[in-house]
Parts: sequence; structure tokens; C-alpha cells
Amino acid sequence: MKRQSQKEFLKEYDASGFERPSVTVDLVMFTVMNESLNVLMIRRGQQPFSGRWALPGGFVRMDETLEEAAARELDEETGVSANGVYLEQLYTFGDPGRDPRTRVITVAYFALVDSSKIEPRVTGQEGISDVQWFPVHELPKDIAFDHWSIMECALKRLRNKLEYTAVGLELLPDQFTLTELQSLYETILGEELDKRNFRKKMLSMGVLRPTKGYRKGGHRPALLYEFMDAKPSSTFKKTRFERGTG
Amino acid sequence: MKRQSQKEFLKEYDASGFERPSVTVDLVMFTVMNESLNVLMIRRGQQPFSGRWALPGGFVRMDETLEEAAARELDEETGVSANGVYLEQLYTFGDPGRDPRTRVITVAYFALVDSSKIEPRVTGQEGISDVQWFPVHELPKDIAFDHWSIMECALKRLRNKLEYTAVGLELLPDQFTLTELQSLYETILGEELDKRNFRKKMLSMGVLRPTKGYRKGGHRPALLYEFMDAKPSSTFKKTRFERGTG
DNA sequence: ACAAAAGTGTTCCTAATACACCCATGA
DNA sequence: TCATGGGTGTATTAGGAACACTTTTGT
Repeated sequence: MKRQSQKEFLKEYDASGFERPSVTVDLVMFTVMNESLNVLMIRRGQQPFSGRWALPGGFVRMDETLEEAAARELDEETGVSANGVYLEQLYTFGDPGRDPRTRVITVAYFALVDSSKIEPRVTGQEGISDVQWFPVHELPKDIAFDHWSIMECALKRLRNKLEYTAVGLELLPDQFTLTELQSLYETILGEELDKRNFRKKMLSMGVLRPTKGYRKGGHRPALLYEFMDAKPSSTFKKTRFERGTG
Repeated sequence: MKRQSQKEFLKEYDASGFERPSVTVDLVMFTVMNESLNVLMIRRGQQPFSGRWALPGGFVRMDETLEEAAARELDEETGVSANGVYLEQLYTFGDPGRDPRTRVITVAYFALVDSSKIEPRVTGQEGISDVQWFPVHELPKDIAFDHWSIMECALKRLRNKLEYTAVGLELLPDQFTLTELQSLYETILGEELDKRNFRKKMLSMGVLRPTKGYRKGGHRPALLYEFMDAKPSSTFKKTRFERGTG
């Protein structure tokens, strides 16, 4: 078949000497702090978009998987080892011109980070820095590249996933009260939820186990819950064939 | 912040002179023919995996979007213009070593093709050829690269999506009977469906419009239906922020 | 008239929603 | 004792699942 062999020829030709795009991973890292959903941003030090905020990310090395690259970035930016962090491939953005320098194709990941595990230096509390958590509703308008779309895409996915999975648990410390869990959901979804229905649903999912502990805080102590079988931090491999985007 | 500026330095450095992976798009094209769900495969003409079957795909050119690259491949392999074909980004596969020659990162797409629009030359009916539709249950075991995983991933996504969207319509010609639609669903899902419930559900989705036509075939003629507002072939841009994998 | 596929409704059950009061504690 | 957040149950509704017979045509 003529057409076919010509195509194959081009394929090889291309593979050997041709111009190749750069490939990066970008990370949309979510955490919940002070009643709001936050995304990590980094201030760019050089052109293009110098001084503007951008998602953390970097080039994929030749010897690492995409997931490893994402986990490495995660670690570098937050000091959180990727173990026990939910990390999921989001979408790949590759329009020519999304980076003015050269063709850059970026594989975006989204990550859910328990804020109690973040190094203090990146909580942004010690004043102005080049790496900072922004509440999603207070993001600067002039974010670099197409990172705004990437962030929107991640947010959409996160909200979507809350509806049919227990993925929200990844944002909380090992033990938590149901009220804490509920207000996390409310924060992310931006709407109020019914307490009784919420508890019913969560408990019926069979992923929570009550502990013997209570959270004391001024009033009636609240029962602490934890994950059924530790955190499913085997997230890594499973991720690949999940619903999500599909 | 020291760590940060070092990172930025590496970024620039990398961007300029470093080794880059190749980027391809691979396509999982589904169609339904003779009561079975088929995937298009191409027989490789050279090493590696010479003589083995592989998903159609090719290098992403520097001046085209990923979607355009996928649409181009689609057209080249089937002769179907990508207009009116459902095309959705699936997942990006990039493990080092998935291609023995060099690092190749592939952005996989899945496509749903109405078999009546496929050029005869690729229906495989004119005998043996290097491009062929395989029923998903009769795929050769020794598919090239990691294309088997990619195919599985696509199949999972397709089945998943049938549950909550009307995406199955993309596999049928412009007009079709409800029985045809149902047997399409049964073919893909691999299970029998209840006729009354199926019809109820489909009609309640509000995406079908009865036509004035009937399909005559030996017995009681069946009413033909069509899409509500032509085929939603604006699929392209919408795709990006959909549920899917999320 | 009969064979073969088209077409049609009701019952049951499960899951989601809406909704209001008592409980345990610290101050 | 009172203020505050923790904790619980029931009635209603909507959607999915199970299920059998009548209609229309060609031969």
C-alpha cells in the first residue's frame, strides 16, 4: 500500500533528525488553608512573562516517567514527598504558540496536598516570596502562558471528582472530623451541603473508619475519623486508567 | 529564594540545548461493523516491532495543535475527514523505554467513526492489507509498543462514557433506528439491555428527533431517528474540559 | 395465518433530597 | 445555665430495573 509506506518513511525520517518540541510537566497543586481552596504559583524570574505568576513545572528528563517528573516537581516546590499525595494526570496542552519561545507541549497533572504536610517555607506566611499559595478566587488575572486554562481545567476535574469519589480525603490530615470534611467539600464546591445527608453519604461509602479519638474544641468534642486502610497512596499506578477526563 | 532561581536556571538551560523527547499522537479509532466493535491497526513495516500491528499515529508537527495532528492521522488512515468525527484526548503515555529506539511521548486520542463514512480501501474487505480493522476481542496478542494498554484505556473510557453521555451516536450514520442504536450499545458494553428501558432513557435525554422515515426490512418497519441538531461536531474544542479521565 | 421485529406502561426498589430537634461540653 | 457546635431519623421524590403483550409488515 503506497500511502502507507510513504507514511512510514516520513515517520522514520522525522524520528531521526527533525525538530522536536520540548516537553514539560505542569502541576496544579491544590490545598485547603483557612477555609479556602488554594493553588500553588511561582513567580517567574525571566522572560517570557517575567514577574508574572505561573504554575510550577519543568522539563521532563529523558530517564524519568511523566509521573516521576510530576512527583519531582511536587517535591521541589513544596518539600512534600509525593508519597501519600494524590497525583493524577489531567490533560496535555500543546497548542503551538502557547509558549512564545518555542514549541512546548506540557502534560498537566493535578495534585491534592494535605496542608499540614507542607514545609513552612511554602505556606507563604513568612512574607513575600516567589512561591505562594493563592486562593483560587484571588488569583492574579495575568497568569503566565495558558496556565489559567490549565487551572480551570483542574478545578473542574476536582469538583467533578468530588461527586463520585472520596478524593477529597486526600486534602485532609490523617485524622479529621466529619464537620471538617464537610466544610472542605463546601469550600471546594462553593455551596452549602446538608449535614445529615453529607454524613450519610460519606459513611455509606465505606471508606471512613471512626477512631477512638475526639477533637476537643470549646464545645462538644467531635469524633475523629480516618481512612479505611491508611491513605490509598498507591494512587500512582491506578491513576492511569481512571475515569476522570473520560 | 535560592532553590527557586536554580530551578529557573535549569529550565532555561534545558530549553535551549538539551536532548528532547519525540512527541507523537496515537489514535484509537473505534467503529462498529458486523455486530462488533472494531479498532483500526496498522502493520509496521520496520523495526522495532516490524510486522506487528500497531495503532495508527505519527509525529506532531511543529506548527499544528495536538488535535490537528490527531485529525490529520485520522484522515490519512481512514480517508474520513475529521469533521463529524468524535475525537477526544485520552491520556498521555510517556514511560521511558516504551519505544526501544528513543524517548517517545505519545498523546493518545480516541475517535469514534461512523463506518458508513470510511473509504472502502480501509474496510479490509478487499483482502489482506497493512491497515485493518480488528474486532476488539480478536486483536493479535503481540501488538507493538504499549499499544495494548492504550487500547484498553480507550475501551474503558468509551464504555464509561456510554453510561452518561450520548456519545454512542457518533458511531452511527445520520439516521438510525432505536434497535440499531441499542444493539450498538450492547455490542460495546458486551451485555444485553432491556428494550423498554433503553428507549425510555435515550428518548428522555432529549438528543434524538424522530424523522418521517422508516426502515423497511421484511417485518414491521422501524421509525428512523436522527440527532437533535445535526451531529455535535464542534466536539473539538469542548473536549478539552470534559469529564472523561477525571 | 404465521413468523419476525417494532413498539409500548406499570410496578418495584434504591438513592437523593428536604427538613428539626436533642446532646455534650466549656465558660 | 447558656452558647456552641456535634450528632441523629423520617418522609418524599426521582430515577433505574424488572417484566409481557400488542402491532405491523412480508411471505
